[in-house]
Amino acid sequence: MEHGVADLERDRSRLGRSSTAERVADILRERISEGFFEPGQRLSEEAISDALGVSRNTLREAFRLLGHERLLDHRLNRGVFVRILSAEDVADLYRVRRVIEGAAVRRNPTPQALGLIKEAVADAERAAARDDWRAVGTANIRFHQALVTLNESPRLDEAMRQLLAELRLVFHVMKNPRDFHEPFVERNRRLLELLESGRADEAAAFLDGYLDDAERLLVHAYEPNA
Amino acid sequence: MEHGVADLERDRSRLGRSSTAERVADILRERISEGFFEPGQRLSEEAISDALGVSRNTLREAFRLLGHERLLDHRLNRGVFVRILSAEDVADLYRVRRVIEGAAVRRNPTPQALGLIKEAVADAERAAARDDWRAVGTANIRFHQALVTLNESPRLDEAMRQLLAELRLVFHVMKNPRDFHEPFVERNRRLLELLESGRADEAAAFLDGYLDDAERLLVHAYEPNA
DNA sequence: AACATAAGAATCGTTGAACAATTCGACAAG
DNA sequence: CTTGTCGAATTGTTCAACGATTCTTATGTT
Repeated sequence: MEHGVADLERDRSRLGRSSTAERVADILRERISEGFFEPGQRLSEEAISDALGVSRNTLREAFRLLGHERLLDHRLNRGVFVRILSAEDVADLYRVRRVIEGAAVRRNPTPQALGLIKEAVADAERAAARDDWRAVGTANIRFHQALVTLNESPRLDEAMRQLLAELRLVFHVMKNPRDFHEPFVERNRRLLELLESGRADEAAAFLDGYLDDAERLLVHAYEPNA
Repeated sequence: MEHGVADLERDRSRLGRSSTAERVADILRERISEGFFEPGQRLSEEAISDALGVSRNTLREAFRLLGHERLLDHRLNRGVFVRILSAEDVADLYRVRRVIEGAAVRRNPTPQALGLIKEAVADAERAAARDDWRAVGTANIRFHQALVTLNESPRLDEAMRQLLAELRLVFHVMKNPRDFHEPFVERNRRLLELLESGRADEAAAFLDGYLDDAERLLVHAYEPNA
């Protein structure tokens, strides 16, 4: 009666997290990242605190949290709005990705991280095979999140998590997710191979081209609408 | 009557910045980073809200902000504490520095960034000449902050700012700031020269050694106390 | 004496109401 | 068409209250 216990430790992080404000933040974060709240939309304190059955004070604490994650834009005396990313924001996000992911692929890959990456690649391929491009998208995010774990830095993992959440604000502009995700399924596989064979420099160069293309595709689909 | 207006836009950022909660956060952030509040110390909601003349709710909003910056540790139902960095935290912070600063020195330096770096180096040298090691410390921080601007990424600048604020939590354990800062005044100058002459790879290698030594020194002074 | 336990104090978490401050739109005046 | 003014709506902040949780201290048992 001891081997099942170790697994529980992974859930321990969920225990500490219980204040109402944090749970409210979780709900809102999810709603934002799934596009339920659209960028630019104002989130009324009264309406939402009412709908969720929490006080305005508690809701405001949640707003602060999300503001710090850059998902909400807090304008004094005017309220909070779902963040609208500018083209410069997207460019900056990709600049950061080049730095963080670039450093990751240059490191000696640990078996653990490679495992995560491999899983994500396989998931994306399976999802692509059944034409589920939404699932390809989430698998792709998992892929890049896994890449970053190569750095073995909790803070970089966290930074990447936030960065991807921010990027999700603009992913919704893609009307046709297939065009955006399809080319990268194969490239993920290729990048994985480069990592496995220890060709770090090639992997880094490959990743740079990868990110350039991804950014271009994203900005192209994004600019016209803004 | 149109050319004077454009210049005003730069000051627009100053307008949004003011809410009691944010100003309170500014005050507390400063107090923490100057060591007035010691790591591990509990910050009582009642005492502080009383002392600053703000309500508990407003203070709690400020606490959330600082918690997100990792300066405060928020434990449910127990209050907020000034963060205590573990040795692993320090190691992780330096891991992130290697990634962010390493990427910075590999880039083609802009004259603007070089100017900031040069200033910081000169300030450190002047302060060292007059034995003001506290000033050397702040100039050194400015040096590394300036390094990061080479990335030309607002988000990386912000990440660095937070990272350095976090590191300041442990800088205070240095009883003799001279031992810690003195060796790096010269190395800052050397790194600047490498950047100016465009020898990016050498600069990167030099920086790695630099950070290794700095981390070692810091951990050495830190570990025994913990 | 050591240790478990239970009552009590202190503090946090959250709420709801209240009022001041600010924004924004509409409408009037120049 | 710009500028001033009024008022409704919303946010910013405070305050008082109460339940929930943690910490402290006193109590009683082995």
